[in-house]
Amino acid sequence: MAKSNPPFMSGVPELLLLRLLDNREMYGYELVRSIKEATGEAISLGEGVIYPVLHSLERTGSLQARRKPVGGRTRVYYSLTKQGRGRLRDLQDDWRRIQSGIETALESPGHA
Amino acid sequence: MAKSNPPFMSGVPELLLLRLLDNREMYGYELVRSIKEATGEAISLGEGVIYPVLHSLERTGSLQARRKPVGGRTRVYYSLTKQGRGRLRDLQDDWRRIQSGIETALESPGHA
DNA sequence: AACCATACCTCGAACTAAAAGGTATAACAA
DNA sequence: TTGTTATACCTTTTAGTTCGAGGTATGGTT
Repeated sequence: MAKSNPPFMSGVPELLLLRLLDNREMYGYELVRSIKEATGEAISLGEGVIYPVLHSLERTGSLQARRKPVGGRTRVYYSLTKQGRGRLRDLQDDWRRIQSGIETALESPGHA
Repeated sequence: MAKSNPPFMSGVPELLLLRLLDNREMYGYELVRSIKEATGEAISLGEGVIYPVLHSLERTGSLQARRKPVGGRTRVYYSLTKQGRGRLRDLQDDWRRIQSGIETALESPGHA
């Protein structure tokens, strides 16, 4: 019972998070809105997606968390580790590969 | 308990199938190899993905099936219906939207 | 006091894709 | 003739992701 590979396009939420955090550290609630904004409303990922991914990225060493109290509330700021930057490059490459694969398929012979 | 929307990038296998069938009618086994080829090996979808999607597209009226005996075996050829061509346009638009959304996010301020 | 926005989090249901298995014919090689 | 490989269809099982709704808590606004 060989372990099944992840679905071929499942790295996108992870990619978007890492890309945003490559600019500056941010906290979860902020990232939820930033993704929507940065993609021009094209993609909207809820908290139920973001938080688990952040935790998983922290567990696997791509992100580093820092709790920071701000006006009575506590925010958890995330920043990229060195490993995280490598992971970002990998995911970016994966994305370009499949993106251009699809592009090729869509453009072939008979386009409208 | 409202029904959950489909995942934000789930239309791709369907899109690729419809796009290939917009050129000419093809059968399932052929489509499996064609997708791999047309995407420059970037995407490889197995029969366990292709056949169910074909059946679903036929059920919902986007595809039309025609059984055709060829050299002792029987092939099921699929072709686009008018509705299928509309569906193809919609999925293409969806794809462009999210593709350029991601593009935008990846390009923003500090690219390498 | 009621309400909304912020800010964190988790869980269950729904859905998708991956992999493997199942049937059957034809063609080729040992 | 037996075995293997390729064609061609299909389903089922399993694994993984995403969605949506929920739950807690603080602070500001009406």
